[in-house]
Amino acid sequence: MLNNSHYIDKLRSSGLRPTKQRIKICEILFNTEKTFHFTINDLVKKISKATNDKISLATVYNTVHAFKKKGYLKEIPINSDQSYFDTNTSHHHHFYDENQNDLIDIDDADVEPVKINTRIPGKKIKSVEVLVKVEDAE
Amino acid sequence: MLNNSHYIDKLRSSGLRPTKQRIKICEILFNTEKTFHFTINDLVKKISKATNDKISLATVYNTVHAFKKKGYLKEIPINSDQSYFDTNTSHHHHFYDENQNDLIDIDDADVEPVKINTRIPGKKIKSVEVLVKVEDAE
DNA sequence: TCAACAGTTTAGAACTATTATAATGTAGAA
DNA sequence: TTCTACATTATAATAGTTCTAAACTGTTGA
Ligand SMILES: [Mn+2]
Ligand SMILES: [Mn+2]
Ligand SMILES: [Zn+2]
Ligand SMILES: [Zn+2]
Repeated sequence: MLNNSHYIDKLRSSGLRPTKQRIKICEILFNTEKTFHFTINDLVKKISKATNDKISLATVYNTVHAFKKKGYLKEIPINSDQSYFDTNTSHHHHFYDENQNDLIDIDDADVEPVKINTRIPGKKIKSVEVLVKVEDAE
Repeated sequence: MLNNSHYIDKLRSSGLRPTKQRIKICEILFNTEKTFHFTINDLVKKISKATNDKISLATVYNTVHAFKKKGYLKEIPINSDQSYFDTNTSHHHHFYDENQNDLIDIDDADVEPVKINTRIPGKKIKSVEVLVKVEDAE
């Protein structure tokens, strides 16, 4: 993943024009071993560290939403102050550290499959996600 | 629960003065067989249906926060557009209907206990909640 | 090759949920 | 009844997000 051509192909093949703003954001979000969680504000900071060319706030929002729509990002509901996004789009659960305001992935192997023994007629399950809130031990 | 004196006692015993606004909100939130979920906007509508005396928006927010702090309400994270509150303060899980934008309790008996086989050092678990997103079948 | 067009970026305005402010009102104690 | 801390209120302020409309750019196909 050292090369941008990968992102150019990825963007093009999903019907998104590979603009320099989108490629830069791809680099920041996906050029990394580990996946991570971020808010729009986090991403804006990362961008301004990574480049001298400004990307407007509107474009950051536009791009994150476009990537979410294409399935390259997930949105994680934790609180209603800000949206949290996740570069890990696989099915997984989270710890939320209420002291540090920090989201942490739980390896799917570390959670026994969640069994829901009831259904809603006419509805199908889209996702089952566990949120484990933690706080400093006394 | 036909009588306000119950709420007056409840409020007073938790250090909240039993004002007519708080008593009215108690009636709307707790004078019911079934628990339910609501947004601030839902509650404002319920209030204006239930009474001719206006309660200011600031008071609605203040009261909901005060009740949450005292443990009479829970906040449920689903999305970042609005806060959702729950009059069911017991440990339980939810369906979230993405078509109807509707939160539905899952009876705790219908969910196998969620086993998390990993911990975060120095942190203790505060809650473990499952959110099952559903959508219209097919 | 390049004109044309659809898609994209952008600054800034608008919007909306929520919180802060500060003046007025009120419950409860003495 | 008087006093005071607590509560309510209208309104302003804030902050995250979305909208707008003008400028810009990637892509297509003549
Ligand atoms: Mn919150
Ligand atoms: Mn949302
Ligand atoms: Zn994650
Ligand atoms: Zn509930």
